[in-house]
Parts: sequence; C-alpha cells; structure tokens
Amino acid sequence: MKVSDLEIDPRIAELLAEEGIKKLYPPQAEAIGPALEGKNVVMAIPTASGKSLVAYLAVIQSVLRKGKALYIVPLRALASEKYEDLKAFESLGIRVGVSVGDYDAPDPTLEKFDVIIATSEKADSLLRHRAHWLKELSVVVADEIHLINDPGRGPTLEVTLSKLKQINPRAQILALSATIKNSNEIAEWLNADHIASDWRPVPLKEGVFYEGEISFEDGTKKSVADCGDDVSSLVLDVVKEGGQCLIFVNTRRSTEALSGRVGMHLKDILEPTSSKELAMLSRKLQSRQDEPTSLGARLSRRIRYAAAFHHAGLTNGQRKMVEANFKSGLVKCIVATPTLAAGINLPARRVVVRDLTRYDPNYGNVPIPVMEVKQMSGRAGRPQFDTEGEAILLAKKPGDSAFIMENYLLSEPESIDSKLGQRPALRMHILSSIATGHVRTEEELKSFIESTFFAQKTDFWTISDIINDVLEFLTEEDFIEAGEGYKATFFGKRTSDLYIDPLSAVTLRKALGGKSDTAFAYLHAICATPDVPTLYLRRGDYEWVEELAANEEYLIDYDDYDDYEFFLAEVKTAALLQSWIEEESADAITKRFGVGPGDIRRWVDMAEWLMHSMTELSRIFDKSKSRTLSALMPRIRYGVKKELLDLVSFRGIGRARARSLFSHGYKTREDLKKADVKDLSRLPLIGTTIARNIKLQLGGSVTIEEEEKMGGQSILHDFQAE
DNA sequence: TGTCATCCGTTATAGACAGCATGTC
DNA sequence: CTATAACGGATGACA
Repeated sequence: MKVSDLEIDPRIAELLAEEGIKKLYPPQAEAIGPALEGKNVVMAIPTASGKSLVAYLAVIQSVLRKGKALYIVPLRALASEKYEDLKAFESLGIRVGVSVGDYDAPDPTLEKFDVIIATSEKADSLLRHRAHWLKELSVVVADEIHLINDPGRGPTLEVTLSKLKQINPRAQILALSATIKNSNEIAEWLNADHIASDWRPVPLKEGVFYEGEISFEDGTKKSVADCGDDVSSLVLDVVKEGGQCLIFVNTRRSTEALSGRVGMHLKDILEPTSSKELAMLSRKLQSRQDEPTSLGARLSRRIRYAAAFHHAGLTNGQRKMVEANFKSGLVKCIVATPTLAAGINLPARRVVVRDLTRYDPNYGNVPIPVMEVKQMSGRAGRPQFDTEGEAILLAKKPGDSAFIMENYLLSEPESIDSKLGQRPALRMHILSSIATGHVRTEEELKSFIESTFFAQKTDFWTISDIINDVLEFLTEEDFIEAGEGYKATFFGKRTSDLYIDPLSAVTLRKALGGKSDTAFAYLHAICATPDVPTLYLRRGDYEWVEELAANEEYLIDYDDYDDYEFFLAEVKTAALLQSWIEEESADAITKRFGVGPGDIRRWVDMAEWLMHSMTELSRIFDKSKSRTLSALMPRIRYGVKKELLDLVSFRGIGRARARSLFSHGYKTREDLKKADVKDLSRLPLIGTTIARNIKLQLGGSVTIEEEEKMGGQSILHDFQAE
C-alpha cells in the first residue's frame, strides 16, 4: 500500500516522502485504515516494524482536525525519541511537548501542545492533578502496552488507561505491543480492532550456537571460525563481514568482563583508520570534565578496541555516548544487560543472547521469559542496511541446544497478566482514585475496578477482601474518611499528589514524630520507605555498616524492625546518600557501595523526591522540622556540604567546580563579585567560558540575548558533565 | 626466579518511574 | 525446589 493512496492530509504524505517513506509495510497497511477512521486499535507486532508510524499518522490526522493527543511511553529515553520523531511534523503546525518527571516542557500548563508525550507515571500524575485538558483528548497512544504485565509499573499504565477511558470515553485509543500470546484480550479490553503479525521489515534468522556451529531454526547450519572464545568468535565472524553485534548477558559484571575479552580479539582486525578514531574517542572519554570514576576508565579502555559495555550503572552521558558511537558504526560490539532491549531503538546485524537465565534471590537462576528473549532478538537487523538479521542464543552444555530450540526458538511468547490485584498497587491507586474524586462510593470503586484489564480476567469479588483490607488501612491511617462514600483527607490528597506509596507516607509521618534532627536520621527515614529501594548488603559490608548503625541517631528506631538485615540495608543506603552530601568523590562511593556512577544519580534522584515529600508532610505534622528539611534538599541535589550552597546556585557550577572555587578562596557570591574573570578561569575545572558565565550571572543587568547565550552554554556544559 | 596456565574456592547477582518552582491571557 | 560467571589466591609447569 502506498502512502499516497491514504486518506490523509497531502502535506503528511509529502513529509513522509521526504523521509523516504512511500510505502507501508503490510501490518501498517492493515492497521492504518481503522486507525485513521478513529477506531481503537491494538497492534501486536515485532519491535522496529513500524508500529509507531501508524500511531503518528493517526495522531497527526486527529490533531489537524483540532484534536489533541497523549502519547504514553514507558521510558524517559523513549519520550525524547518520540519527541524527535514527531517534531518532524511541526511544520504542519503541530506543537509537540514532553512531560516527564525530571523535565517538563517549557510551558507548564501543557495546554497549548497538540501532542503531549509522557511516561505512564507522569500521565497518572497529570490525572491526579486534575489537568482538565485530559478531557479534551481525541487520541491516546499507549506504547509497549505489554508492560501491563510488569508487577512494579504495570498497574500504573493499566489504571491510567482505565481512568482515561472513563473520563473520556470518546477518545481513540491506540495500543502498541510486542508480540504476545493474548494481545487479543487486550484488544477486547480496549474495545479495539486487533492486529497481530510476525512480519518484520528485515527478515530474522534465529538460531542456537554450540561448539562452533550455528543451527538455525529453519534447519540450515553455519560454522563459525573459532578464536578460542565462543562469543568472541561470533562477534569476529559478523564484524569481518562489516556488521555489528549486540550481546546480552545477565549481570553487569559480565558486560564488563566480556566486552574486555571481545575487545582483545577485535583489536587485531580493526581498520587502521577506525582504530585511530577509537583511540581518540577513548582519550576524549578520559579527559571528560565529569568526575572521573573507575567505571569510566574501564569503559574508555574497552572503547579503545571497539567493544563497549552498557548497563544501568553508567551515567546517562556514558550510555548516550556508547549508543551514538555504535549507531555511527565506530563501536562494533556492545555487551549489555537487558537495559538495551527495552530501551531506545539500537539495531545490529547480529544479536547474541548468551545468558538465558536470571538470578532470583528466592529461587537461584530462573529461565527468562520467551517474550524477553524475543525482545532482545528483535534488535537484530538494521532496516535499510542489513538484508537479514541474526539472533543467536548460546548453548553451554550438550543438552542445551535442543532445549533452547524447543523452549525459545519454537515457542510462542507468554501471555501477559494484570498485576493490579496486588496490595501495593491497590493501595496506591485506590487512594489516588478517591483523592481525585474519580471514585466516591463503593459502587464507583467497583465499577472502576471492573473497567480495568484485571477485572476482565478475574472476578471483582475474588479480590474484594484485599480491597476491603486496603480501604481499612487507608481509613485507619487517616488517608480517607468513610462517611457518605469516601473522601480523602488533606494528608491523603497530599500523599496522592506527591506520588508516593501510602506506606511511605505512613513511614514519613512516623519519622516526623521522632526526636532526632541529624541529616543522617532524615536520610535513613526516607530510605526506610518502600519508594527507595535499599542497596544489597554484601558479605564485607556487615562490619562497617553495623558499626555505623550503632553510632547514628534515628527517627525510626531499629526496635521497630523484625528483620535486622533490613534495617542494616537501609542504613547502608542512607550511608551512600550521606557520603554524597559530605562530598565524598563519586569514585570512592562507587567502590565502597559497589554501585556505578549512574546508580548514584538514581538514588540521589529518589532521595530528592522523597525528601521533598517529607518536607511537604512536615508542614502538616511538624512544622519545626521544615527548616532542617528544606536545607537538606539542595545538599542532596548537588551533593555538597552546607558551605557550598551559595556557589552551587550558579548555573554551570556543580559540586566539583564549587569545591574548586571554595578551596581557592572564593567562598561566597561576594567573593565572586570581587573576583577577576582571568583569575577564575585559571582554577582547576574552570575555564574562560565558565568564568564568564559566573560573571554574567552576577551581572544583574543581563540582556535577553546574553541570557539565552548563557542558557545555551550551560546546557552544553550539562551535557558534557553527564 | 619469573611468568604463565590451570585449578578451585569464594563472591555477588537486571532494570528505573514519580514532586516542585513560575507567569499570562 | 532450583545457578553460574568472574575473580583471586594457590599451585604447578616451564624457560
């Protein structure tokens, strides 16, 4: 089917033609009809087979007819990917905005945008804050809807869609899914046309590798030259033919070890020119302006030989760097944990799945679901570059080969299932429903639950006991009042708005009744909430954590714990945050706590969010604590001692530069006012740009152009500093 | 004596979302 | 009810 035959605005067709899109893939062709007619559609087709294009077209079509769209994605990184895609249509007068936790579109009302891209949590949060434009939506896109299956985040997506459906029954819903067994049930739930297909733009060959030979699912075989290491052999094989390779393993440590090994083999076959470029890139990485860490150094060493590793311990900057250099073709191989399978689109000619099990603390190593393996395999084959993609699963023992063939290659992905029936999910979502007034009576609560995917497969009454428990809990803890129907208390409303687990709110309230007033006590309190996951206790940790635990004060005492280990894990987590605000170097934290620099960032983010919540709750329960709490906030954000707070308020100045200024005698705003740009720019970590920036910000009479230039520069700096 | 290969017991384990400030028609 | 890659120290082989 040709794009020009579609009943769409000719300008859209023109734009698509510019992008080189003239024909639709078969599953797209099948979906586009109902999608443009405004019908609900569920598309279950493999990744990178053009699901999004159908959604884009429906969205644009609707917007051109004065509609408004919400595009829900699971990851912040995907939000910016979609944003970039949709921006291509801005010339049609479509205004696209992004709204995710750490970054909101410049216009806070979001109202003036025609398309708003949000994570599912943000969409939920927008509903909680009663954003009225949600009632005006004409289209809702739910990307990766199979994530409803995720026990942690699935219920949010499910509830958000259910609420949107109730608030705004006329809005068209487009749900995009990976291939799953029961996508038809999703379609049923959403009252949608169901389109399922295995079609891929680049054909995929799947196979098992064992002892030097790949056995493909179609019966063909291919032998691979052995270089002494299974995985490296597979990498060399494809790189020699000009391809790239993506390898999935199940631990972070393995990504680093394997990428090192692969690199040792790769280095012999690299072209001299790319070898030179890699050396440059590697050096550039080491001289980056952000805090040097041993992980960064290791990454830089691996990059030198065209093999990189990728996992959630990397900073965002490092991840982007790895991804970009793989896309450009310079990096030949990435060894990654599953982060990469769920994240942005990063195809390679060959995908190797080395580990088919994952560690579970309760059961040891358990097999990973077929759906996940398919998701990883789906990254094989770059449209427009490769004629076919190869997904190769590794057999380690003689019997594995047959097992893998049968249980993975020839197996259908599993069915997905709602996880809304679980207590924590219900706690959170029942409260928010009551707090926003979406649900006011038992009757309405029932009808709301019955509108979810959960209820489609499970009878309401099977969980009515849990629901009653949850309602009782919410009442007892003073989140809601049961009178004539349900009503949220102020505490309940704040909890819902702050987007924390009600259980967290209970913990924080309790902490606010405590006597201590040390930074550590507050940090521990937030680490004691279910919203902040604790660090693992490693064998060597017990001694120092116990000692530390004994010497600190608490708002929540360890007498309250059944499980001492639990408490110690919280103490360890609080200790990480403490080290951060005491300006311990990133690398030292990395080593002491066994985390990556990216993990530090994540925990700091969570701490900021929870500390903010605690500050807000202190206004209700104990105003005397508000001062200490709000003083702690910027310290957490920037990772600095009190004395640097003045300096860190400048754009472009973080913990490292602030410390540099301070230790050279520039301790306050006043000191900087008196300082000379030349002197400043001679300090370590501070160049002429930064020095001028500081002066500019001190200036007082900053013109708009200068302000803009400054903003631009500081954005540049932020990017580098990541 | 130094270097490398091999063996063996020990160790640690994937991922990542959310709040808020502020002004204008 | 369920595992295993990677590391580090110890030992052994060889120049």
